[in-house]
Amino acid sequence: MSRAPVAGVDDARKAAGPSFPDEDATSGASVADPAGGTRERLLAAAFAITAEGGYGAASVGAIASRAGVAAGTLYRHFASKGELFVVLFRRVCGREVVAMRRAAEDVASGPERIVAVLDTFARRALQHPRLAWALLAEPLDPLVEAERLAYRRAYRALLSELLRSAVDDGALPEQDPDLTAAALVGAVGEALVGPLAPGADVDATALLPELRALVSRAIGTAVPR
Amino acid sequence: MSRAPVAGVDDARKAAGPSFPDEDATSGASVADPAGGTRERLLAAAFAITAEGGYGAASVGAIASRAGVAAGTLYRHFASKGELFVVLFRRVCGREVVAMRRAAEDVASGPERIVAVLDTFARRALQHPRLAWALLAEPLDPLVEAERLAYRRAYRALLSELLRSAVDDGALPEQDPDLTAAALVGAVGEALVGPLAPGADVDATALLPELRALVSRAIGTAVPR
Amino acid sequence: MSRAPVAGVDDARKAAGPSFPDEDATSGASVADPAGGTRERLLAAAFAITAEGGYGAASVGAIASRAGVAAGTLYRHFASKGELFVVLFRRVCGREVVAMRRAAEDVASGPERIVAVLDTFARRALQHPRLAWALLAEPLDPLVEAERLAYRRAYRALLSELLRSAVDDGALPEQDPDLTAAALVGAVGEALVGPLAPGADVDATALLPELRALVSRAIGTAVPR
Amino acid sequence: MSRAPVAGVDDARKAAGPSFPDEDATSGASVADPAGGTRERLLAAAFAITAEGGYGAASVGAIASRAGVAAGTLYRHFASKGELFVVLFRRVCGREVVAMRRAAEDVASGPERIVAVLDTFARRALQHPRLAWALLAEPLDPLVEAERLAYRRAYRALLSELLRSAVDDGALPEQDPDLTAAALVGAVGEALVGPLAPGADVDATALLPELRALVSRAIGTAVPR
DNA sequence: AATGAATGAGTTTTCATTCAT
DNA sequence: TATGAATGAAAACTCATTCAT
Repeated sequence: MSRAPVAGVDDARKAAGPSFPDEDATSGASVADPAGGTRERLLAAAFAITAEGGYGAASVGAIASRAGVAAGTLYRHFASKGELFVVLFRRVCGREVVAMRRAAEDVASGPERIVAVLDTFARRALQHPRLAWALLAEPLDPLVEAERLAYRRAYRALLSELLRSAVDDGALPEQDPDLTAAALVGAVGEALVGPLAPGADVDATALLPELRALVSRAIGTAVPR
Repeated sequence: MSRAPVAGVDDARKAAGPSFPDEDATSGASVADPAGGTRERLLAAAFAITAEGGYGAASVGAIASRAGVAAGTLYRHFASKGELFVVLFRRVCGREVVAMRRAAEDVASGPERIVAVLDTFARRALQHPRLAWALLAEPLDPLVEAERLAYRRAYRALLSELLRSAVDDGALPEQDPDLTAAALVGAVGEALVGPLAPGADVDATALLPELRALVSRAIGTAVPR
Repeated sequence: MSRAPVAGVDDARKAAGPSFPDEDATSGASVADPAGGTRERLLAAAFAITAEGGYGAASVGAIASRAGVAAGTLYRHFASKGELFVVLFRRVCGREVVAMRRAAEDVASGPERIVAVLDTFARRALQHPRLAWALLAEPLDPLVEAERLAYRRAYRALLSELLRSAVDDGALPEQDPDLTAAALVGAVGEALVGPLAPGADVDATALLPELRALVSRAIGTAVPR
Repeated sequence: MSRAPVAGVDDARKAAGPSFPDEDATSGASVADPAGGTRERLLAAAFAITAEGGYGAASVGAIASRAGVAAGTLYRHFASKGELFVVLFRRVCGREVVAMRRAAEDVASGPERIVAVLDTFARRALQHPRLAWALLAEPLDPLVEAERLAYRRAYRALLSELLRSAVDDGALPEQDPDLTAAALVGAVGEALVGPLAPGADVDATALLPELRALVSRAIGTAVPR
């Protein structure tokens, strides 16, 4: 029983792998860290392998080979495998939180804000289901686990804050905002990542409106009958 | 980079470990597979270790040693480590589904049935949080992953069926029962045993009423205002 | 620049290597640890390689290969490479101390006792010069270093005690017994097995009487003129 | 199993490190090799790191970084890491021999000369204990090992010559000067910088008079009684 | 049916050395 | 002369699986 399914790593797209989401023109690629530099290629390779096969598939050898360098080269750019993933996590999760926060700002009222935030979370998770799973749930290096916890807390804090103010405004019924926030993250993750993980034969995008409605109900938006 | 904390496996209760939940007299132990037989002891050992330290702690050596046999003996009873966990998963998850189904039968009306089912799910998960996490989320052998998928489908099917009939009765608003079912399992799992769940210092049982209210709202039970 | 000279390990005597010194009939080989058992073969291989090329040549791979087993097998018998060397050190050094103590018992008066003890030390070191060097000086795993320190202390304590009582009896002039003891171990080691020692071409045994005379003078045995 | 503690190499004095002992105006720095040249800075860096953390801490990267150049630059000035240490050894040991020879010249009679020489050896070793250990005992590259041997021979030759003439003058009893010389170097080294030497907490300088007395006795200077 | 020693491919990490710029 | 990123072979250690007894 092989612990990690490494199959399909080497024969997969050797060239690039999925490019980073949101790697737009305004990205922070500095001169010291050019977009095509080895460090970036290592991060991109780790991202691609994790997105395809999860953390378990992302051995140092696989990452380096995908990046087109020798294994030892990774250690010129990161102190350890864990450090690489901390950087990767921070970057990817940071982008998620920013996107969610932006979604909140685009909407006026309280309850709809929460729906918009979770809708954003869901849409983005759907784009990289295996990665979303790795970010949300897969057990990792302790070093990375700490980073994950920080970002889950950020997710929850964002939602929790929005929920609390909506409750204070009387727009939502009394509830424990932390619990609701955690549950909603879990609900969206399960609803999307779960069914998608094995066979992506379902068009999960069609589920988004349904999911919005569910979130609406769960937070207690007044629903007529 | 250590994959998983294996602490406390060998020095823990050598004799028994936590007995299987619901290991009642009407168990399916056949004559060929007596309750005290080696095969059962292996399953019980794997269960106990997983419940304590997760899948990562459940090495063949640890399981065999806890069962009081040699490592090689495991292969007399299971084709591989993965096979053992398939059997274990099937058994444990089957019990969960049965318990949830029973909970449904004890309640008359539609919406409350769903709440009762998820309440049962939540209560049982709280009794073995590490195990619940392993069953729900921890990445496993591909062999076992398939089994897990089957049981996620079973959870979802049970809830989905109840949701559908309540919707048909007009007791709940129109919705995609599969989506709601999956989301609710995710919500409860995340809120109780996920990384966002409160630590061991908080009494998670206190969250159950809040969680029931959340479920009520999410399925669309008429909410006052 | 290769850190460790591994050359000549594999092509050397594959069969046995130098048998343990003093592996006599009354050895403590237990039933659980038969003389031909893998554990003993690993210890013998480690001994042989260290005696030939020092600790630096004694990689896990080289030891296992010399013992005729796979590298992983070493870890069935020792928790780590360091543990193996702790066992080896304890065994080898223990024998040295015993031999020196016996030599002391065979002689009556104080000053001659010290000469006899160091003579024994010297004779035995000459039998395995490279090993003696490894035991006395070569930097090691911290685990093993502690063990070495313990035995150097034992050497010194034995000598120091003999010196002190001889000084108290008035047989030797006033001196710091600890300093003299350490210096004598260093003197004998250097003269016989250190980098200043004559090469293999010279018969070092011929030096023993000279060395005895030197020790005699150093401790202050009355020497006429 | 970590071979050597490398702690505190990078954060230590980046600028200079301990300047070479005896780096006096009459140094042999040629025009082709100016004192502030890269080659000299590399030697100084290697010296400083070895004096602080031993040979094990002196990686090519650490040396180059301390010298303020890139790792590759080392290979412009030395064929290999080993070559650098050969040069370093030759220089440092040469200085030691010179210092010992000078000490001999300052004293008239035979026996006292030997005591003075070893006293010098001991004093200088105490000033850089870690370096002394590296020079005297630590296992090195075979290339460097040969150099060390040469200088240990030089130590011995110097002492041996003095011993021989004192014996010929009748100032000391008959003995094998080479053996005595080697043994004395070993005795002083062990007593001061070996594993049996007192830790840094003890003032080893206090041992010098005792050590002089021991050396006196060992060479056979007329002893009272 | 059971043993448990042995396997061997796998993991992460280090570091002297090279070479295109 | 100098750079410093890249190399690649080495290290110690893990663990699911096999097989002679």
